[in-house]
Amino acid sequence: MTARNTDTKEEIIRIGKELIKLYGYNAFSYADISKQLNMKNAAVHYHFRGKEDLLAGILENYVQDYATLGKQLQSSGWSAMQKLEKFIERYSCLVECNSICIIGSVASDYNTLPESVKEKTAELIEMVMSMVEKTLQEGKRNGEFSFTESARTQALLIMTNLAAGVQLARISGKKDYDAIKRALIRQLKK
Amino acid sequence: MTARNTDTKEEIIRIGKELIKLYGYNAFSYADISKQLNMKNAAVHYHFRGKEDLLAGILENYVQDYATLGKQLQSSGWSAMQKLEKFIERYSCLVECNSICIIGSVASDYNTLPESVKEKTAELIEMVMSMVEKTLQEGKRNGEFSFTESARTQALLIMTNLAAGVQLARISGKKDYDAIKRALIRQLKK
DNA sequence: ACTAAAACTTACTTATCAGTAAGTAATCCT
DNA sequence: AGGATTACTTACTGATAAGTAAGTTTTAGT
Repeated sequence: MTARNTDTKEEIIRIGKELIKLYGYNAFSYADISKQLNMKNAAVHYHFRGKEDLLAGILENYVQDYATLGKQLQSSGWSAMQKLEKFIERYSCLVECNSICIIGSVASDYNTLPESVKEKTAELIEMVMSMVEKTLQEGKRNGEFSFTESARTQALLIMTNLAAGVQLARISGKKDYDAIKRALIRQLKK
Repeated sequence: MTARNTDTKEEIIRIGKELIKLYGYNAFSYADISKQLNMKNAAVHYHFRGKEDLLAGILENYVQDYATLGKQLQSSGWSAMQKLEKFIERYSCLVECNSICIIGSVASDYNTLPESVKEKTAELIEMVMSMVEKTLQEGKRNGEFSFTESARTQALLIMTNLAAGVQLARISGKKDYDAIKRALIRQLKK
């Protein structure tokens, strides 16, 4: 009847990613997704048997996404600061569209998540963490960055600043996030 | 019939606080609370007309709680570091019982919260923020702390480290939280 | 052109949610 | 002692959730 969309599955993931960052895992339904696609909720079940399969798909998509970013940074020739700024930019975009970091979102709902996806969550975090850690290490080696903690700990500090920064920005506004962002960069340069 | 409990309302808030820190606002029900009290869900509705009234009550309880802590710190004669450690201790306890900070919890669900409680959320944050800010200011004045950012910004950095730190700890473990905590204190002393 | 698989819709089920109205039992006030 | 208030229970309602079975249309391969 109407035109068929051959990549409905990808669209579902795209919408699911949006919803989970806007409202969280427990606050969106298959109906929310199917409505946006002008379909029935059973259509979503066709592509993802259950909600946990969808979440697994979304997390896997993020893993792929960060793998791509990682390769992109590696072959970019950019300075460590430019790489880090590319990473931070992602969080600034989240603030712009009233969303929060996927990691913060799943972490908040973690105790209600099905066991099957908990490991994938840890995998995603480790991936992001090691990306930041490597960039910090590189920046320290070539004199761009200066910090006294281990690269791992410094990465933790930055990650938590950003993750909670976007959460806070929802409530107390963009200004607080911007202050965090500026302080973060300033301290690394010092 | 059975013994009547005169402070059911406080018990409801106590259980509500636990549930919201464990699972989030959208992932607990009146039934979860009433079961723990061996009552019917209508009993909870008797004390709190709707879920948003309960959330307002919970947030108000936190405001009172932090007001008490504030006064306690003010009249304690403690050093700024001791005051800050008292504050940090609260977050360490959260990690211990697999919970997250109330602020992070409501921030994650913020876009799904009823309008009536959004302002109370902002009020709670401002209260906690100014408490930390004052303690930092005091510590800087008397030479206990050393930091280059404004006290407000430094408070933001610490708050976000802690809030996201407890979230992260759920997934990647207590070790990461401890590293954050140690780094935080070390940097202030430097 | 025929067939099989893919991509759906229709129509439903079961469970759980927040919320409510009416009734009951205990307690307090006078 | 009597009446009102407090603190519930009983017994619902309507909405929405995830999920499913069976049927239908579309597309792709041969």
